[in-house]
Amino acid sequence: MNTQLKILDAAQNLFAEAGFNDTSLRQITTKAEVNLASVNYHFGSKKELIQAVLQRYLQVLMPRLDHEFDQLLAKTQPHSLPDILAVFVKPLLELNHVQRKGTRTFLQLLGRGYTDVQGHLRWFINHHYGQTLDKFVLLVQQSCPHLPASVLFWRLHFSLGSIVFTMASNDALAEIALADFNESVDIEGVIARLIPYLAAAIAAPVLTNVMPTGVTQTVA
Amino acid sequence: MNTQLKILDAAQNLFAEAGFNDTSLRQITTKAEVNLASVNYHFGSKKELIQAVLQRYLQVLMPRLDHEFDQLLAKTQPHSLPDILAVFVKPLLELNHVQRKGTRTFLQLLGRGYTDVQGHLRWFINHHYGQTLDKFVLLVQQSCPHLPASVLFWRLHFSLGSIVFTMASNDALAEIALADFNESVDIEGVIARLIPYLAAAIAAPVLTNVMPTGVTQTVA
DNA sequence: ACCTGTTTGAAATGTACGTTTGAATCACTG
DNA sequence: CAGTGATTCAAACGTACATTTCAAACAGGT
Repeated sequence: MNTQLKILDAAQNLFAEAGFNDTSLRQITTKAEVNLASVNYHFGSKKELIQAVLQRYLQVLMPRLDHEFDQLLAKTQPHSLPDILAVFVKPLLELNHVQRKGTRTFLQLLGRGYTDVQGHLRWFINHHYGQTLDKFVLLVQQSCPHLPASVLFWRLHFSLGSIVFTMASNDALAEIALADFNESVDIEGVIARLIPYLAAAIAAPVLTNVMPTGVTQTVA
Repeated sequence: MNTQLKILDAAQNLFAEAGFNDTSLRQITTKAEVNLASVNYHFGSKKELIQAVLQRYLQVLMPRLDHEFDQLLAKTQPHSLPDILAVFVKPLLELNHVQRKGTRTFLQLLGRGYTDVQGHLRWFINHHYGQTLDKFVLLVQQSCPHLPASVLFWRLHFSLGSIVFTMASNDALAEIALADFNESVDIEGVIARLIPYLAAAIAAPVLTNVMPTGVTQTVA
């Protein structure tokens, strides 16, 4: 079997479980049963290995998302927020065809990427797939014309937080859910639970006075 | 000035900015202008220093939250979700009296703690302050009797994700908001934006069919 | 001023990391 | 089958880390 693939497969799983910084090249090459030096030989550095791991998923996912957004933009608008969010489901779940447990792994990696190395992944995705993300934002804007752009900005990032945090700690949460409610929830279950939550959250009315009395409010 | 305090102050700021794993004792002791060995002398280990940093805030915050929850539980119920969530605001902002920029620092630390070292902080808080959290969950349950306990569980964790992720990347987000919308948002501004978002999200109706056709849904 | 326990200091220890090196091995072509 | 470029391998390198050590400095009480 190809050394590069062995490394990528071992790396993605370890990265997803423990994060990028807490996974050493020695752990990766041991699990992959390849020589330590082969990472630097094939990928150049650990940083580039991380990028390669993420790119393997992003280059499949993002074009499909782009296509879905285009289809939605071609139809008469506005679309409902749950409909727009549901667009993510199929491309995400198709990652399971790319790799076993691909959806779960990718979302965990996304969570790690956004929290482990501050700002790096955000910049990377924005730089490479900014146009696709813009289409999504446009759809949401058309769906929620009552929301100022800045409110939408914050709410979309709150939503990103729900997603990546949930995915980063997905295993722990699934364990608790199993223990406390005897309920086994897989990645599709989590997504199905997220969508109505996020749809309601993003479209929430903008309250003007949520702060308790005595607290000066400084929102522009 | 007290060495312990110098260490705690330097550590909390570096931890909040870069995370626990990416902050070395050498950085901390250099910034605190104390000897490297003093961390182990005063706190025993880096792990215990992390706990001490978090405890300094938690031991102030949690009893106050507990008291607020008791007051709400003593009144006639149910309370509205924004009211329940607003209970967090005053105790959180009072952390600014404990330390300069205390609220911001604490919330960033919370974000780091939940994402950096998987599961550790969750266990710690549950173990030490589980009773207080139970009171909060009870209030939310009474406010949303239509929501099954397991749905509430997931939604509260989604919410936790929004909060800690936002706080962990608060600086980056604030920068973008300033650049894109010429809008400077401080920690109070973020909280004010979070509350209506979370209130709507947690209370969202439970949709039964959000998944696209062809996707088998496995929610219990 | 002297003892005593506490705190600080500079230096060293041992471990783990990412990366580099150069020889050995492989895979393929002429 | 000789030769050549790609790949693998064991070993080493340099760096950074948390932690330990032990002597020096300090503080307060008698």
